[in-house]
Amino acid sequence: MQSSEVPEVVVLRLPLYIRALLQLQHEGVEVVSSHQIGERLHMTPAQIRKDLSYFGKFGKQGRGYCLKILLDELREILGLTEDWRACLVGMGRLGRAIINYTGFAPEGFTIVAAFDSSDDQVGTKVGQFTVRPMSELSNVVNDMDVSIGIVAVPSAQAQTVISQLVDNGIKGILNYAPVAPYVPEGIVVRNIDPILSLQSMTFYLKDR
Amino acid sequence: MQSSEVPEVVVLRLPLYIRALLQLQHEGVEVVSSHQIGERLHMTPAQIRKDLSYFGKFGKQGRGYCLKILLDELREILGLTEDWRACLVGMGRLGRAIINYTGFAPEGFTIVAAFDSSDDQVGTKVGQFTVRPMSELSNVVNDMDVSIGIVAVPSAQAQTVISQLVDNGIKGILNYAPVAPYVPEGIVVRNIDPILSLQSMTFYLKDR
DNA sequence: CAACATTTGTTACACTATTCACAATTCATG
DNA sequence: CATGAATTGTGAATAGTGTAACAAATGTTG
Repeated sequence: MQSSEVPEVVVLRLPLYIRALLQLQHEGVEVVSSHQIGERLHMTPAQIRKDLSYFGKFGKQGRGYCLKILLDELREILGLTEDWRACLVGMGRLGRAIINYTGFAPEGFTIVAAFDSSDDQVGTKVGQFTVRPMSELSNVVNDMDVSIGIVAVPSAQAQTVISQLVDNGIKGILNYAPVAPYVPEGIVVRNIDPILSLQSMTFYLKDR
Repeated sequence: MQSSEVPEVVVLRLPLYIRALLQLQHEGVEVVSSHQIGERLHMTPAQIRKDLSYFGKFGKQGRGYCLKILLDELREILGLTEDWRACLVGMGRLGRAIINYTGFAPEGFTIVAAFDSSDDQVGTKVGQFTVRPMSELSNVVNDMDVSIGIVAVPSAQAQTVISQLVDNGIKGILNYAPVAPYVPEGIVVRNIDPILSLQSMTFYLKDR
């Protein structure tokens, strides 16, 4: 409904607001102002109010926002009240680190299957998972209602794997491979790429 | 010199251009057009030319760019001709995964020391590194000419660790902790945060 | 060597995003 | 209950980014 009107930059900031609110909640705050949130995130209060205004009116003039209500609204807006299932492709070092990462589950993201294209890996046990061959992708996506694919394969294979995921009905890709993947319209990609981050950082570090 | 005039969005894209050029070089291309680069990265040729124009004139009308020269220029602009030394703080699961990651070194980023604030960790061997106590930070940063700090501690400790790093002369932070750290003017932070990526992704996945 | 197809660098324009500023409202306080 | 301090939501102003368009230059081809 709103998806097409709300700027993507705004959507990208909403999770930050959730973070800040959780932090404040943890500190016992119940009513919060845009100024307080902005302080946590080093942003202007105006930007926060403007961002929120794309979705409705959640505050009270002269008072601020009821923290709990705002938090729930934001979660609702982002679709974080549902539970999201993901599959992981690529069981090398990185894939193993990801599958053992305990940070996804508490946020409502569950990895439900692990894949690898190499015969050496398929059938082995990694944690609670038995590594599956790519041929099982289609069945798993459908039977287990998986909507997110996490890609942790070498860059040479990344595009192929991503295309396979998309062909089998995956709607979102969390890509750890250092490539700019092509995906059809409507598929959402998020890249995790520390090398890019470092390479743009050095521009500001050099000559001092 | 240019730092203040060049928009940050432009700097953030330069590493992508390097990537695309490396790919094309690998395929034997020697002369490349903005159109070809744009194709790889799903960007308009105009944007690429505009971005490059902030730094100079690297192409030939009617012909394009000599790939090798453009690649070298971009590396020079970003400061990637130097070698960069980093220290890692936090030797939990994530820290161990990072220290074993083989992707940094080929790009000119070398981890030269590993730290942890817990006495249990200090002194243990992780790969080639002996985990150091935070008290050695100052000496290591100075003696080993470390300019980048990689932070892989729990979020509760992240701000403290980042402040320590900055106080000891670190100029850039690659932060894996899910927080929006405060740093003084002039310190560069890059956050790696898969949870944020997923939380903004679901906005576009819900209701379908 | 003339005509043509390419492609750059750049200027002008269109679009997007952020900040400002203020009326409207809320609540606390004397 | 009147005054004043705080804070929202928003329209207008400002700032920033991306795209289109084109002159100038290059190389190719008949």
